Amino acid sequence: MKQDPWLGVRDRLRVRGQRWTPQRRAIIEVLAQTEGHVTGADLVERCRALEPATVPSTVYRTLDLLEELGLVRHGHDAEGREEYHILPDVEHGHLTCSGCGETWEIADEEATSVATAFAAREFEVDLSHVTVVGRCARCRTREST
Amino acid sequence: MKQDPWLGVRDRLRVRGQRWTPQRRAIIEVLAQTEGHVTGADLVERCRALEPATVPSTVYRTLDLLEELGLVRHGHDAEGREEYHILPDVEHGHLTCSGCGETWEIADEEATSVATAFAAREFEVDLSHVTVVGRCARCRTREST
DNA sequence: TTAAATGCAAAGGGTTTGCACCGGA
DNA sequence: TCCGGTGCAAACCCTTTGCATTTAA
Repeated sequence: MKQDPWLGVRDRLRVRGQRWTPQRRAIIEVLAQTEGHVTGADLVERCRALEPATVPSTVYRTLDLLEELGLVRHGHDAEGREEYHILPDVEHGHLTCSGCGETWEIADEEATSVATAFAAREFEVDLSHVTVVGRCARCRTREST
Repeated sequence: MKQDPWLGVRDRLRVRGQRWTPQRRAIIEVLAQTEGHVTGADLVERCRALEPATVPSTVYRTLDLLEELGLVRHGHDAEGREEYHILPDVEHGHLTCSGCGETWEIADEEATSVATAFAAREFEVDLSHVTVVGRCARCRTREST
């Protein structure tokens, strides 16, 4: 069992001379109950559900801040939107099916294979930033019928 | 030596009841002398260099058309822009260094490794759509100095 | 008190769309 | 002629920015 990484945020901010505001609390609350990843736009929407007054700029600015703190990391999804990966201690990429649009996390062994593929040219893959598009088993079956 | 895939375009369009216009000719000319990939915005710019009157909507509409014809295929680059891969018969993905921004094509063997990584779950990777971000050898060396 | 954070509104990229006009076939 | 294509301008989506105002510390 691992310590909740969101717990220390308040103090980590204070140390940096930064503030703990209601808005940041709300955004972090939403992030804490989200696992895996969210796009910026998604997060804005979810925050608005919780607190209708939420404004995009604050959300994005907070995400930048959290990225500095190492709590999220961003990449881009298959559609090109900002995609924030939560809890980088379990960094992972994604698989997106172009047929049904579903997404899955890339497993550790899979990630290792990907990283290994480019080891020869000494390229270090940023696993949290990888999004692989293709067709999932289900869609392939449906198509070949 | 392989037949130039752009040669038949005019006829393929005619067959579909579609037209061969100066604009399409220009766009194809630019594509023919580009290898690998271009983002939509890049292509617009290059076309404008050749023919200043080029307008984005026509370029994008033509790209859609060429994608239907199977002559290009689009994915998204590391920044989330539309990225068109030319000549799908040599489909490939890309490697982008987050340090220097340079990009390279993913080689066949590398692509195979990536595809293989997800074979177990019967996910068929769309190689032309893959963009892997990380740090290149040069940047890594520089950083560790 | 006072710098940091917010809200708002506007700008910004890249891409898409509606529509009247143009021009290949 | 006639339908497909074009140009233009406006719309769009998501994200970022400037600035006056609020607020945590």
